[in-house]
Amino acid sequence: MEHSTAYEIRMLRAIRRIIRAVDMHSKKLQHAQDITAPQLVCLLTLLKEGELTMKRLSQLVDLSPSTTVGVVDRLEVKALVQRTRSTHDRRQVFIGITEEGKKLAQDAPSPLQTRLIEGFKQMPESEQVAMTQAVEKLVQLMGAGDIDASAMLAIAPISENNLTVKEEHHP
Amino acid sequence: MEHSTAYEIRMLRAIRRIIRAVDMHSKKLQHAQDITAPQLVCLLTLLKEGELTMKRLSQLVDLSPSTTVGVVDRLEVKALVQRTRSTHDRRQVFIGITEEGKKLAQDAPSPLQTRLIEGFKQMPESEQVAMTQAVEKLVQLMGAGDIDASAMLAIAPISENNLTVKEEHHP
DNA sequence: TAATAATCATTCTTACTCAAACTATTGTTT
DNA sequence: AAACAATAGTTTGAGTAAGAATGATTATTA
Repeated sequence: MEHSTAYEIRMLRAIRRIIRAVDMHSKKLQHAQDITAPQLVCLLTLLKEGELTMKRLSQLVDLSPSTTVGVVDRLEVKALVQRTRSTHDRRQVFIGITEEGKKLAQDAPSPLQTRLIEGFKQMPESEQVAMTQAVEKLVQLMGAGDIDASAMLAIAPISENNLTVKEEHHP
Repeated sequence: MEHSTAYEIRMLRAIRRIIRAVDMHSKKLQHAQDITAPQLVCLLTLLKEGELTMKRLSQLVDLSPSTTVGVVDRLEVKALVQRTRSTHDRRQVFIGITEEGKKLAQDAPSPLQTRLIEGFKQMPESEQVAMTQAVEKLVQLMGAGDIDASAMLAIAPISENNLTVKEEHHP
């Protein structure tokens, strides 16, 4: 730590606060709607994509398989999703959203905080871009997985001080 | 979700990945050094600030008191910190770092990933500034800056109605 | 002074998170 | 076909996280 720059420390603190804010929002969601953010993200993914295997779902929501099992368990208890064992490959299990799940998913609040969304929309688009890129660059620096290439292509450079995103590796 | 902008979705995904990367790095730390990121952050705070009460520590590390108790418990079991009940106010407990704790804290790796730090240092300072500011702005938008002011956002469903940005709020 | 309120640390409960170990099934090699 | 490896899902263990409830103590008020 003794060689840390001031920016590193600020960054660390900022990240902690983001994590905490996300968690607290999830808890609030749970209280108000009886569903947590990870559960909602899974549900919305199933709504959009249809039936999925456990592995595929866990990839799409950026959670490990073991974590996803627990989330799906809780959704299943609430009858928002259902599991069906595949007949072709009996190792696989398809997870599908139920009618009740669809209903909930359709008028559920966003897993992102309303306040963030509001604030985000009020920013000029150039700032939205810059901010998104900054956070995505952070993800890249952390080695937290590859951002969709398509998403990166969609953005054109905006100003001279926008963040240069190096094309690192990428299979 | 159907009215979310592309940037919102990317932001959500980026945040999830950051959280996951931080967690995975913490697990890696635990495996290699027998200490986790939250534990290390607490330890470093105690090294820097000296004896602290539970409440003060939890504020400094951005964790709730109940969470901090558990972290301190684990540090105490490893004899890296010690608790002393205050004599003036017997409700308070002072948490101090031990010699062993100091030793570990001094040559422990950063709670932030090396890869992130390296990458960060290689960026021109203008980019470091821009990135830090962007992330801090995100924190601000989330309302994660003033956690004490329990004026956390109310949860509103996302639908046509409230996605149209009305001018109504503010500070 | 006695009752009440506020504060601090803690415990309890629920949920999330991962890696590692485990079970069942399918695929490949010999 | 038997042995082996690979894959899919799950269970287990440890840690993180917050809120609600609790116990002890201090401060305030009637």
